[in-house]
Amino acid sequence: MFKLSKKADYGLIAVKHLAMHRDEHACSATEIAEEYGISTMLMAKVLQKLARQRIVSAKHGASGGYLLAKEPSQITALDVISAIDGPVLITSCVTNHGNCGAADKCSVREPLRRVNESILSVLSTVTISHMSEEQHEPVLVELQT
Amino acid sequence: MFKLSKKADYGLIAVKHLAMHRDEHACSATEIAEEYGISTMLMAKVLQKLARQRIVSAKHGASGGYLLAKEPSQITALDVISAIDGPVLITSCVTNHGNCGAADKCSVREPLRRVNESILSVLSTVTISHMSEEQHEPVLVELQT
DNA sequence: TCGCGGTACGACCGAATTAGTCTTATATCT
DNA sequence: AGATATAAGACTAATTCGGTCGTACCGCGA
Repeated sequence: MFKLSKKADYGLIAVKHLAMHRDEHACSATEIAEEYGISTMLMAKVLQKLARQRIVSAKHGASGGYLLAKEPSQITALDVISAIDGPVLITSCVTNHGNCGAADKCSVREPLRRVNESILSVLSTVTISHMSEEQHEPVLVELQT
Repeated sequence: MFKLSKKADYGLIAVKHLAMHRDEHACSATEIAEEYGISTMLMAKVLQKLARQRIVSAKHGASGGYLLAKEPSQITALDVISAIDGPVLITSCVTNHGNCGAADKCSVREPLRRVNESILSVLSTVTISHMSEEQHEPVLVELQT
């Protein structure tokens, strides 16, 4: 009911970890998983999804692991979340090929679509470097009511 | 993965329906359910939850039904959603009595809490009357990065 | 060149959550 | 009294999600 999936959570943790160890070494899934007490297998799967979306890049072989593929300021929370969970849609009928039976009757679709847009813009405003900084300047997000 | 529950969806539909028929008559669960092709039983349960939170008021007996308990401009999307699904928390560890094992290690908790705040403020900015209007003036929402 | 430490990926299972139903009780209008 | 509503909780079905496993592949270093 409106929660981030744990996998997306782990993804954010992993990306932030990589951001903090940028320019040091490639971090293996095992290394990250152990640091935060998460199953290695699961963390590996999360990182694989991030790699497929080119958010991180993988290095095979001994002393391999993952590295950020972009600057931390170029990676948004939305990037990470949608890489792992697919597109962010607050309702199932927002999509075009919506199978929401009562599509034409459903009077809340349009307003909810706008709420969805606002949430997307919140999520894409927050970058990994924002999440690492300590000071937090407020930003204004435009909301179409 | 970040979706509104169907029940919350139905709740918004119901509340908007009541707003449109304000000052006409009390709408029964059956009436609303049939109009949008939803099971009567389910719609009834949703309306019961809304009644318990004093968002709508119930009238028993023949020709009874539900009425809005407040002005449409005083009911926010957040009110409706949290009446049905409970408090909106994008992560499970945002809560105080958080059982998130690695609480102290979890480096993303604080930033996510701020994202959560922003989403709450988006949801509480949108009212039922907003959802019924046609014109959509943008509103600015402050986002703590 | 072989083995170890790593990623890649899909199939799979069990647990948890969510959607929806049924039943019984209670209120109120006609 | 009887018809029509809501109230509420127990129950079941369906779906999603978290997590595991097995197997294949890659590449560095001894």
